[in-house]
Amino acid sequence: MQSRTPAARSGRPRSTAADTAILAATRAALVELGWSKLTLQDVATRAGVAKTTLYRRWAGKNELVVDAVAELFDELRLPDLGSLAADIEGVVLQFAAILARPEAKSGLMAVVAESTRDDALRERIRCSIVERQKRLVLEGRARAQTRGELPAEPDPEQAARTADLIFDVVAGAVVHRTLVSAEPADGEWVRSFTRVLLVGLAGAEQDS
Amino acid sequence: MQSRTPAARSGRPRSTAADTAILAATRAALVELGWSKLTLQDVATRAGVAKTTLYRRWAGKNELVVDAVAELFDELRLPDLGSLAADIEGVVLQFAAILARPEAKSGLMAVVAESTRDDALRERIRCSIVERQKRLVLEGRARAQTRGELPAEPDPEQAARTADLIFDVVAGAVVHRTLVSAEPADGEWVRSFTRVLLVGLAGAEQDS
DNA sequence: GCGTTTTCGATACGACCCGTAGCGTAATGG
DNA sequence: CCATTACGCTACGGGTCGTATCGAAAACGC
Repeated sequence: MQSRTPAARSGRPRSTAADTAILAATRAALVELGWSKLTLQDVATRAGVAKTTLYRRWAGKNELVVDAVAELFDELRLPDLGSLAADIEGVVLQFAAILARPEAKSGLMAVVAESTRDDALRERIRCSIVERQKRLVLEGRARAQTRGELPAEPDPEQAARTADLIFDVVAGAVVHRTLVSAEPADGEWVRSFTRVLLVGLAGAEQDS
Repeated sequence: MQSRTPAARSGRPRSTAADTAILAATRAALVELGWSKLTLQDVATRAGVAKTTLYRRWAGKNELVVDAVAELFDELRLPDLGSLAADIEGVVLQFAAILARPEAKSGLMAVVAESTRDDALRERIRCSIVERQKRLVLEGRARAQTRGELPAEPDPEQAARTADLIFDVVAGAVVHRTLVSAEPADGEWVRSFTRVLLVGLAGAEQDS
């Protein structure tokens, strides 16, 4: 019952170099071709592997692109700039910079669209992309509470709800600005947005 | 030079019944099959028309789905519930109800994803879907100003920027909540969101 | 009525991609 | 050395795409 690392079997191990080459080739293909014209045959040729190698590791185009795009969000860090406002602006600017890249634009929205009819895909996106972003919200709030910028929340359930709300507002606004309005989420926009968000949160907490 | 209604030519006119049947069939196919498995042949069969008739009116799957989804947003109205907060809550709830429908979920995000590499498609989405939503923001602000709930903005450029910001925040948050977090934007969520938004706007306006 | 013009339905077609199967070879562990 | 697994390569049936072609149908001007 050694369920952990079931790759402890014998035989030829899978090439980790192929994995990274395939994911990099997927992002390159997303940049040049976009989601709809991306074919697995093309990705395999770019990565220098056979098409069958792709199907051995991913169920299809959806799962492959999720993993390829997820790596883009690995570089997301919560900066420590001294104040909650500056921290939020910093992380939002990072998020906007990633979303401005063409491989993220064409890939992310497409797999989200597919996930509306594929629960397993939605769960994959949630674990490898969304949850990683959401943790930044929790970290930022914890840091602001130690700084004394935010009061400690007594009700954990209410705290979770507001964290979800903040996350949807922040991520949704940046995505909508970048992809739908098709205008850059630059420093000026981020400053205006952060101000509205912080004032709203501070004011909405006290009443009710 | 009768550029208006160039359909003043002779010959057999296009069947308007076919148009409505095709768009309805597209939405039905979106519900049953989703975006990726939707084929134009299937839509044509459902609508009782030939596939060539589809290609005579739409360039492809993208444009067809944009038009089919755009009709869903025609029912969007700005209610007059007496206060700015209630009006916002009302229109956000309508918006959330449309986004909760499966044909909107699978169709809208997919065409937005495609629009990242197709400027003409993005413009089509902007005109037939986005601009119609954005007008509600402007109407709501104008009504709130006549009520005295919001001050008249002296700088028109600044007013346009804040309107864009509000629109991205509202639409983005609802879309993210519905499609990414996959949780309903119900009355409780809308109330919390509206409170944060209104407090943030009122507070952020006075300073700077 | 009659010819012109345009649309419509039906069918067929080449091109492309999908996902899988088969096979021989290569690389590990026991 | 042998079992086991991964890999590259090729080939295949099935499906969709977008277009072309044809005859029939429906409107218009005369």
